[in-house]
Amino acid sequence: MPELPEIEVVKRSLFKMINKVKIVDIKIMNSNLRYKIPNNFSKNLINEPILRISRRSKYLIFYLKKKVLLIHLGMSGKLFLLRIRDNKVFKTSFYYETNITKRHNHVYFKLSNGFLLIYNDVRRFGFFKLYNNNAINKIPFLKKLGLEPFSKLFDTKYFKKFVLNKKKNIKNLLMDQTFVSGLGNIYVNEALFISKINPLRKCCDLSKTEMKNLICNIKKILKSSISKGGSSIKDFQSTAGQKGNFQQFFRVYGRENKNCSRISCKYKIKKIRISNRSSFFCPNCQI
DNA sequence: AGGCATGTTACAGG
DNA sequence: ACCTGTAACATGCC
Repeated sequence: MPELPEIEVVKRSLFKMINKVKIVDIKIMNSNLRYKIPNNFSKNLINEPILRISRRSKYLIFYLKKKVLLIHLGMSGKLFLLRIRDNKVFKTSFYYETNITKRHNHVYFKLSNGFLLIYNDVRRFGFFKLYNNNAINKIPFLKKLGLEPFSKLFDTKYFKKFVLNKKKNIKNLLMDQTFVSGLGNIYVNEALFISKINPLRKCCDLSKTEMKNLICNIKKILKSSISKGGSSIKDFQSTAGQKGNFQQFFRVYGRENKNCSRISCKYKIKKIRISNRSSFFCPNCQI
């Protein structure tokens, strides 16, 4: 589920609820996530107030008094809040899926404000890592990341320099987190569609205008998605018990054999595989 | 039953 | 060094 916009939305909704709150207890139901949660995990976190929550790429970072907690949600990780008093679930807005099941609740953080922060992850590709907060600049996961898409430095100059003598296609370039960090398969497909660029084009062959347009569209799409509460999901339910509104904002992702969403175009969306990931594009609009 | 799924990493081979 | 493809991780859905 989570690409940059979804993580950003989670960050914002969590921050509102748990800023300055202390972790009073932790219950680990299953420590076998992508990396095993170590035995001293709870001991290092209990009684620590959460001072700040930030996001870098698809990572969430909890700044505690002495420690830094790095969280990645993998493909299916979810964080949500449960008010203990009445068992009311507070979504981290964008995704309270209808099919959350208790057996995939792997970690419970009991908070000093009467909430439980619950980590649920069907596939267990997500992870938690704990660091001393003086070592934050040495976190390997973060060190190798490229620019944030919203960075002012993410411009045509940077683009040109990065792709010089590179032979990979533009789809794979955008998926490359050392180039720009936070895009995933869905938003890459969308950005290329909006920018009318064929995913197989060699990245160094893009004109300056195309680069500029693509960069601009990436920023736009991500911002628009954040403002909608994150959209890389299939279904969600807005309030407990109600059936989910089905929202699809995608112009091209998942639309194989459907009409191109540009009204003037009569072609059908094609699906191909690029580096083992599905890619959708319009053979007419995306050149 | 088999293929596919929003992410990342490791490895083999060109 | 760069690039691509494949597999792995675990589970559910069609």
